[in-house]
Amino acid sequence: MPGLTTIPDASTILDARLAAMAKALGHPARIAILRTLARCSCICGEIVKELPLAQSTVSQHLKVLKTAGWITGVLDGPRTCYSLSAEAVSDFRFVLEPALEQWQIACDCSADSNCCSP
Amino acid sequence: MPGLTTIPDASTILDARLAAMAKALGHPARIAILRTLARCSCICGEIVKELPLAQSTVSQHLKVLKTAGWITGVLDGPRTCYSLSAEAVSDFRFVLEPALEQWQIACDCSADSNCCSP
DNA sequence: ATCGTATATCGTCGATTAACGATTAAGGAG
DNA sequence: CTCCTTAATCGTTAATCGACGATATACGAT
Repeated sequence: MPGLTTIPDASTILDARLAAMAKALGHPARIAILRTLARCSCICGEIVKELPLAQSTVSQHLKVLKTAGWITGVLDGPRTCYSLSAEAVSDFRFVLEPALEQWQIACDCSADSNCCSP
Repeated sequence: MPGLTTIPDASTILDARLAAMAKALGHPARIAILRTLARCSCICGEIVKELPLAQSTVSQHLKVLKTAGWITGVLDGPRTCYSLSAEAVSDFRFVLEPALEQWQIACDCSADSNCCSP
Protein backbone atom coordinates (compact mmCIF):
# COMPACT_ATOMS: atom_id res chain seq x y z
CA MET A 1 0.00 0.00 0.00
CA PRO A 2 2.05 2.94 -1.18
CA GLY A 3 1.29 6.27 0.37
CA LEU A 4 0.10 4.84 3.64
CA THR A 5 3.47 4.18 5.18
CA THR A 6 3.54 7.62 6.79
CA ILE A 7 0.79 6.62 9.21
CA PRO A 8 2.49 5.21 12.29
CA ASP A 9 1.08 2.01 13.69
CA ALA A 10 -0.16 1.66 17.24
CA SER A 11 3.04 0.23 18.69
CA THR A 12 5.04 3.09 17.22
CA ILE A 13 2.78 5.58 18.94
CA LEU A 14 3.03 3.68 22.21
CA ASP A 15 6.80 3.57 21.94
CA ALA A 16 6.88 7.29 21.33
CA ARG A 17 4.86 7.89 24.48
CA LEU A 18 7.00 5.44 26.41
CA ALA A 19 10.12 7.22 25.22
CA ALA A 20 8.71 10.62 26.13
CA MET A 21 7.79 9.52 29.63
CA ALA A 22 11.11 7.75 30.14
CA LYS A 23 12.90 10.85 28.94
CA ALA A 24 11.06 12.97 31.49
CA LEU A 25 12.04 10.44 34.12
CA GLY A 26 15.66 10.68 33.05
CA HIS A 27 16.84 13.26 35.53
CA PRO A 28 17.55 12.70 39.23
CA ALA A 29 15.82 15.93 40.23
CA ARG A 30 12.63 14.89 38.49
CA ILE A 31 12.65 11.50 40.15
CA ALA A 32 13.10 13.28 43.46
CA ILE A 33 10.12 15.48 42.65
CA LEU A 34 7.94 12.48 41.83
CA ARG A 35 9.00 10.78 45.05
CA THR A 36 8.12 13.91 47.00
CA LEU A 37 4.71 14.14 45.36
CA ALA A 38 4.07 10.50 46.17
CA ARG A 39 4.88 11.12 49.82
CA CYS A 40 2.54 14.02 50.30
CA SER A 41 0.64 14.11 47.00
CA CYS A 42 0.72 17.89 46.99
CA ILE A 43 3.47 19.92 48.60
CA CYS A 44 3.30 22.69 46.03
CA GLY A 45 6.22 25.04 46.50
CA GLU A 46 7.63 22.94 49.30
CA ILE A 47 9.43 21.01 46.61
CA VAL A 48 11.78 23.92 46.15
CA LYS A 49 12.83 23.67 49.79
CA GLU A 50 13.51 19.96 49.44
CA LEU A 51 15.84 20.28 46.50
CA PRO A 52 19.17 22.11 46.17
CA LEU A 53 17.92 23.95 43.12
CA ALA A 54 16.70 27.43 42.33
CA GLN A 55 12.96 28.04 42.21
CA SER A 56 13.00 28.67 38.48
CA THR A 57 14.84 25.43 37.86
CA VAL A 58 12.33 23.44 39.88
CA SER A 59 9.54 25.15 38.02
CA GLN A 60 11.10 24.05 34.76
CA HIS A 61 11.39 20.46 35.91
CA LEU A 62 7.75 20.57 36.97
CA LYS A 63 6.87 21.80 33.50
CA VAL A 64 8.75 18.91 31.91
CA LEU A 65 6.93 16.41 34.11
CA LYS A 66 3.62 18.09 33.35
CA THR A 67 4.23 18.12 29.61
CA ALA A 68 5.10 14.42 29.69
CA GLY A 69 1.89 13.81 31.60
CA TRP A 70 3.47 12.58 34.82
CA ILE A 71 1.83 15.23 36.98
CA THR A 72 -1.06 17.65 37.01
CA GLY A 73 -1.14 21.12 38.49
CA VAL A 74 -4.13 22.83 40.02
CA LEU A 75 -4.17 26.49 40.88
CA ASP A 76 -4.89 27.12 44.56
CA GLY A 77 -4.86 30.84 45.10
CA PRO A 78 -1.37 32.19 44.56
CA ARG A 79 0.16 28.76 44.64
CA THR A 80 -0.03 25.64 42.52
CA CYS A 81 -0.85 22.21 43.82
CA TYR A 82 0.85 19.43 41.93
CA SER A 83 0.01 15.80 42.15
CA LEU A 84 0.99 12.59 40.46
CA SER A 85 -1.24 11.57 37.59
CA ALA A 86 -2.72 8.17 38.34
CA GLU A 87 -3.44 7.66 34.67
CA ALA A 88 0.14 8.42 33.68
CA VAL A 89 1.60 6.03 36.21
CA SER A 90 -0.66 3.20 35.15
CA ASP A 91 -0.18 3.94 31.45
CA PHE A 92 3.56 3.84 31.91
CA ARG A 93 3.41 0.57 33.80
CA PHE A 94 1.04 -0.89 31.26
CA VAL A 95 3.44 -0.28 28.39
CA LEU A 96 6.80 -0.67 30.09
CA GLU A 97 6.41 -3.66 32.34
CA PRO A 98 5.38 -6.14 29.65
CA ALA A 99 8.32 -4.95 27.57
CA LEU A 100 10.76 -5.37 30.45
CA GLU A 101 9.38 -8.80 31.19
CA GLN A 102 9.76 -9.82 27.60
CA TRP A 103 13.29 -8.48 27.46
CA GLN A 104 14.23 -10.38 30.56
CA ILE A 105 12.88 -13.59 29.07
CA ALA A 106 14.83 -12.92 25.90
CA CYS A 107 17.99 -12.51 27.96
CA ASP A 108 17.45 -15.79 29.76
CA CYS A 109 16.79 -17.66 26.52
CA SER A 110 19.88 -16.38 24.78
CA ALA A 111 22.18 -16.99 27.71
CA ASP A 112 23.23 -20.40 26.43
CA SER A 113 22.39 -20.26 22.73
CA ASN A 114 24.00 -17.16 21.38
CA CYS A 115 23.42 -16.62 17.69
CA CYS A 116 26.84 -14.99 17.27
CA SER A 117 28.93 -17.93 18.45
CA PRO A 118 27.21 -21.09 17.25
CA MET B 1 27.56 14.96 61.44
CA PRO B 2 29.14 17.86 59.60
CA GLY B 3 31.42 17.00 56.71
CA LEU B 4 29.65 13.80 55.84
CA THR B 5 26.80 15.29 53.90
CA THR B 6 28.72 15.07 50.64
CA ILE B 7 28.48 11.29 50.70
CA PRO B 8 25.31 10.35 48.85
CA ASP B 9 23.09 7.80 50.48
CA ALA B 10 22.09 4.55 48.84
CA SER B 11 18.75 5.76 47.53
CA THR B 12 20.41 8.75 45.89
CA ILE B 13 22.78 6.45 44.06
CA LEU B 14 19.92 4.20 43.00
CA ASP B 15 17.95 7.17 41.75
CA ALA B 16 20.93 8.36 39.77
CA ARG B 17 21.20 4.97 38.11
CA LEU B 18 17.47 4.85 37.53
CA ALA B 19 17.60 8.29 35.94
CA ALA B 20 20.54 7.34 33.74
CA MET B 21 18.82 4.19 32.48
CA ALA B 22 15.52 6.00 31.95
CA LYS B 23 17.33 8.71 30.06
CA ALA B 24 18.91 6.14 27.76
CA LEU B 25 15.45 4.67 27.24
CA GLY B 26 14.10 8.10 26.39
CA HIS B 27 14.37 7.91 22.62
CA PRO B 28 12.11 5.98 20.26
CA ALA B 29 15.03 4.70 18.22
CA ARG B 30 16.68 3.22 21.28
CA ILE B 31 13.49 1.50 22.35
CA ALA B 32 13.26 0.09 18.85
CA ILE B 33 16.82 -1.17 19.15
CA LEU B 34 16.09 -2.87 22.46
CA ARG B 35 12.99 -4.48 21.00
CA THR B 36 15.00 -5.74 18.07
CA LEU B 37 17.67 -7.19 20.32
CA ALA B 38 15.00 -8.93 22.38
CA ARG B 39 13.56 -10.52 19.26
CA CYS B 40 16.80 -12.00 18.03
CA SER B 41 19.21 -11.28 20.86
CA CYS B 42 21.99 -10.48 18.41
CA ILE B 43 21.39 -9.06 14.97
CA CYS B 44 24.55 -6.97 14.92
CA GLY B 45 24.48 -4.64 11.92
CA GLU B 46 21.03 -5.80 10.94
CA ILE B 47 19.70 -3.12 13.26
CA VAL B 48 20.72 -0.49 10.77
CA LYS B 49 18.51 -2.11 8.13
CA GLU B 50 15.54 -2.11 10.48
CA LEU B 51 15.69 1.57 11.30
CA PRO B 52 15.39 4.63 9.06
CA LEU B 53 18.65 5.99 10.36
CA ALA B 54 22.20 6.26 9.11
CA GLN B 55 24.74 3.70 10.27
CA SER B 56 26.66 6.27 12.28
CA THR B 57 23.51 7.37 14.07
CA VAL B 58 22.60 3.83 15.01
CA SER B 59 26.14 3.28 16.23
CA GLN B 60 25.77 6.30 18.47
CA HIS B 61 22.50 5.05 19.91
CA LEU B 62 24.14 1.70 20.57
CA LYS B 63 26.91 3.49 22.40
CA VAL B 64 24.38 5.34 24.58
CA LEU B 65 22.65 2.09 25.45
CA LYS B 66 25.97 0.42 26.17
CA THR B 67 27.15 3.28 28.38
CA ALA B 68 23.91 3.14 30.35
CA GLY B 69 24.43 -0.59 30.75
CA TRP B 70 21.39 -1.72 28.79
CA ILE B 71 23.37 -3.78 26.32
CA THR B 72 26.70 -5.48 25.87
CA GLY B 73 28.72 -5.80 22.70
CA VAL B 74 31.02 -8.65 21.77
CA LEU B 75 33.38 -8.52 18.85
CA ASP B 76 32.78 -11.26 16.31
CA GLY B 77 35.31 -10.84 13.57
CA PRO B 78 34.66 -7.62 11.68
CA ARG B 79 31.21 -7.22 13.21
CA THR B 80 29.86 -6.62 16.69
CA CYS B 81 27.23 -8.72 18.37
CA TYR B 82 25.03 -6.82 20.73
CA SER B 83 22.71 -8.32 23.27
CA LEU B 84 20.48 -7.15 26.06
CA SER B 85 22.07 -7.19 29.48
CA ALA B 86 20.04 -9.45 31.73
CA GLU B 87 21.49 -7.74 34.76
CA ALA B 88 20.52 -4.30 33.51
CA VAL B 89 16.96 -5.30 32.79
CA SER B 90 16.50 -6.89 36.20
CA ASP B 91 18.25 -4.00 37.97
CA PHE B 92 15.97 -1.54 36.27
CA ARG B 93 12.88 -3.51 37.17
CA PHE B 94 14.08 -3.94 40.72
CA VAL B 95 14.37 -0.21 41.27
CA LEU B 96 11.61 1.12 39.06
CA GLU B 97 8.69 -1.20 39.64
CA PRO B 98 8.48 -0.74 43.43
CA ALA B 99 8.59 3.01 42.86
CA LEU B 100 5.82 2.89 40.26
CA GLU B 101 3.73 0.70 42.50
CA GLN B 102 4.18 3.09 45.38
CA TRP B 103 3.30 6.07 43.21
CA GLN B 104 0.17 4.42 42.00
CA ILE B 105 -0.89 3.71 45.58
CA ALA B 106 -0.19 7.32 46.47
CA CYS B 107 -2.39 8.45 43.60
CA ASP B 108 -5.25 6.24 44.70
CA CYS B 109 -5.02 7.45 48.30
CA SER B 110 -5.05 11.12 47.43
CA ALA B 111 -7.89 10.84 44.94
CA ASP B 112 -10.49 11.73 47.55
CA SER B 113 -8.47 13.51 50.24
CA ASN B 114 -6.54 16.23 48.51
CA CYS B 115 -4.35 18.27 50.84
CA CYS B 116 -4.83 21.39 48.74
CA SER B 117 -8.60 21.61 48.98
CA PRO B 118 -9.60 20.57 52.48
C1' DA C 1 -4.61 50.57 46.57
C1' DT C 2 -0.48 48.57 48.11
C1' DC C 3 2.41 45.12 49.77
C1' DG C 4 4.17 40.47 50.11
C1' DT C 5 4.22 35.79 48.75
C1' DA C 6 4.16 32.18 45.26
C1' DT C 7 5.12 30.75 40.84
C1' DA C 8 5.57 31.00 35.91
C1' DT C 9 8.15 32.88 32.28
C1' DC C 10 12.11 35.27 29.93
C1' DG C 11 16.77 35.66 28.53
C1' DT C 12 21.19 33.88 28.76
C1' DC C 13 24.95 30.71 29.09
C1' DG C 14 27.58 26.53 28.46
C1' DA C 15 26.95 21.65 27.78
C1' DT C 16 24.80 17.98 25.62
C1' DT C 17 22.06 15.58 22.00
C1' DA C 18 20.77 13.93 17.52
C1' DA C 19 21.58 13.58 13.02
C1' DC C 20 24.49 13.15 9.02
C1' DG C 21 28.48 12.27 5.76
C1' DA C 22 33.25 11.20 5.63
C1' DT C 23 36.95 8.83 7.41
C1' DT C 24 39.40 5.31 9.80
C1' DA C 25 40.38 0.76 11.86
C1' DA C 26 39.91 -4.21 11.88
C1' DG C 27 39.05 -8.50 9.96
C1' DG C 28 38.02 -12.03 6.36
C1' DA C 29 38.29 -13.52 1.31
C1' DG C 30 40.46 -13.70 -2.94
C1' DC D 1 49.04 -8.00 -0.35
C1' DT D 2 44.72 -6.10 -1.87
C1' DC D 3 39.92 -5.64 -1.81
C1' DC D 4 35.53 -5.68 0.66
C1' DT D 5 32.63 -5.54 4.51
C1' DT D 6 31.57 -3.97 9.09
C1' DA D 7 31.45 -0.77 12.53
C1' DA D 8 33.45 2.85 15.33
C1' DT D 9 34.97 7.45 15.34
C1' DC D 10 35.56 12.35 13.68
C1' DG D 11 33.78 16.76 12.47
C1' DT D 12 29.91 19.56 11.71
C1' DT D 13 25.39 21.43 12.34
C1' DA D 14 21.05 22.63 14.46
C1' DA D 15 18.38 21.81 18.32
C1' DT D 16 17.57 20.88 23.02
C1' DC D 17 18.79 20.74 28.03
C1' DG D 18 19.91 22.36 32.58
C1' DA D 19 20.89 25.86 35.42
C1' DC D 20 20.53 30.50 36.95
C1' DG D 21 19.03 35.41 37.94
C1' DA D 22 15.76 38.70 36.73
C1' DT D 23 11.26 39.82 35.64
C1' DA D 24 6.29 39.40 35.30
C1' DT D 25 1.93 37.75 36.95
C1' DA D 26 -1.56 36.42 40.14
C1' DC D 27 -3.55 36.35 44.35
C1' DG D 28 -4.38 37.25 49.54
C1' DA D 29 -3.75 40.26 53.28
C1' DT D 30 -3.39 44.76 55.19
